[in-house]
Amino acid sequence: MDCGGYNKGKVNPGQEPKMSVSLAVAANNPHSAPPTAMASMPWSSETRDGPDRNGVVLHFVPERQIYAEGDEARSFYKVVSGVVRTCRFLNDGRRQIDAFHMAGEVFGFEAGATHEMAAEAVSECTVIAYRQRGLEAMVSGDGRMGRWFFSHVMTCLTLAREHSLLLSRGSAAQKIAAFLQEIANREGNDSRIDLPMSRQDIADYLGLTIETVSRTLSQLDRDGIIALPSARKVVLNDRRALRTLSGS
Amino acid sequence: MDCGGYNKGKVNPGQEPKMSVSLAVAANNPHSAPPTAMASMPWSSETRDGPDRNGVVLHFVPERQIYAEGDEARSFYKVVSGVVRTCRFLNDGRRQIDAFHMAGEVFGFEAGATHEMAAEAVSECTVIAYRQRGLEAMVSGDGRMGRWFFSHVMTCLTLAREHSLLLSRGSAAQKIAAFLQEIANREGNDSRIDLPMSRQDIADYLGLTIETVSRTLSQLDRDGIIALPSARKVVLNDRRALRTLSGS
DNA sequence: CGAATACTTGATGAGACTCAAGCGCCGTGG
DNA sequence: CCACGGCGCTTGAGTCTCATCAAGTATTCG
Repeated sequence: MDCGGYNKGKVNPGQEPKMSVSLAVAANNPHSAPPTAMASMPWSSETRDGPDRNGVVLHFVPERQIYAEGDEARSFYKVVSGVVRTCRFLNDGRRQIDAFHMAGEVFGFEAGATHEMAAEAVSECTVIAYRQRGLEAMVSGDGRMGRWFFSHVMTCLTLAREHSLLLSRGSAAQKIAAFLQEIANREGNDSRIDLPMSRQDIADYLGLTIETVSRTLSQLDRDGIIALPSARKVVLNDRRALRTLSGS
Repeated sequence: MDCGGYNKGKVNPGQEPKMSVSLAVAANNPHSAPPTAMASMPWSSETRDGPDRNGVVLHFVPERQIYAEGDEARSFYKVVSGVVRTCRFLNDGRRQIDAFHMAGEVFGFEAGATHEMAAEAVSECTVIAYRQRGLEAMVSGDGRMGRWFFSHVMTCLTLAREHSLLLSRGSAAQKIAAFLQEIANREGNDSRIDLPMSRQDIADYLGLTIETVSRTLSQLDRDGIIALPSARKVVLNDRRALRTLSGS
């Protein structure tokens, strides 16, 4: 790959999706209940009444594209297990990852007719697809759904602004520190983190290069703030120091 | 100011607002009709039925705070004339400007009980304040309002993501080029731009320093891509070059 | 075991930040 | 009318962080 590994998501371009399809019977999957406050999608509290009905379960292998930027937005999705990334490709070849979506979270929800971003499987993962019914149906109708969608979008907005803040934050160390805490919160606030994504993914999420991500993690390790038992495992030894670094 | 000019927004901290208040009679102000596509807040098309009724007109002098981060979100606002910025202050003293709001645009709309950001007058400006009626009233009720609010929030989300992209974009020149085009679009797509905001504002919006903003503008001037008849006026001589720079 | 892939580490350079000084505009006051 | 000071903006010199280029190591999978 001569483009610096940025297009890892574009695997098997001409190939049909490798995914199995089955009708969902609204399995109230334990994974759908986010363990902590950070997984603050209001989904969990309304799962029984929400769009768990009539969904289609899909499986994706790592790096598999779920939909592309510009695709017709026929569905939105809920993550059952695994991790999904939503991202855009800039015309200079860079990739910008907008968000990582973990179990229980919803992505791919659009106001317009097409998806503004691409969605790709980060790890082996299972999602449920729901038919988009358009803005009309969202807002009017029951009112319950309307409230949920509205709340969902407002949460997305808050998260997007949080991400902006992260991107504008000065140093690589600050970004990495903030990122680690974000992941820790979303994984249940344990000090022992499993990173589901590659260094490249982290880099594209934080607006850094893969080398800087690696170096910064190594430095935090040397400083004793974190430990790296393996590449994809991180132990947060000194969360106070991390908080200070990231600017609380 | 020993904090590098970052807290310019916090003027007259202990002082009462210098603003005149009067009841709005839903003046269908010509300024409220955004001239181009970029001013894409769906307000304009529904102004007559939207919250122009029952608003309170407020005037603010430049740098005057309209509300602070964490203030109770009793109202949201529509800009009648002038420019407003919404921003956050980081605990390291930096300021992050989330957005500039021009005539006809709405800001300060929150799902929660408090404002997530502060709002400040960039220039002399007039806004109309509307009582927040809570999520319930937004969504249910007429349905017309619901659609509007929903659409509004989705637009905000798209803009926030666009801003993320801008922040993650590599070079200062790219950021400045993109910024100039954004302003041009919102001011009516003329090649002659009036910048309502200071260099510091631009810097805090783009995640740069005031010196880099100034230097980059000077460089674009020297390259003949823009002209700077005065500090707050910019002429876009070569919009094709600008587009190329910013990455289309 | 070998090859591919992911990650780490090193050396170097470009670009942005920092500190510092100078310029230009504008309002104030003599 | 001009002198002065304040403020916003510009410009310069030096430093430092991060991107780039280039190996080298570890891990996984056939």
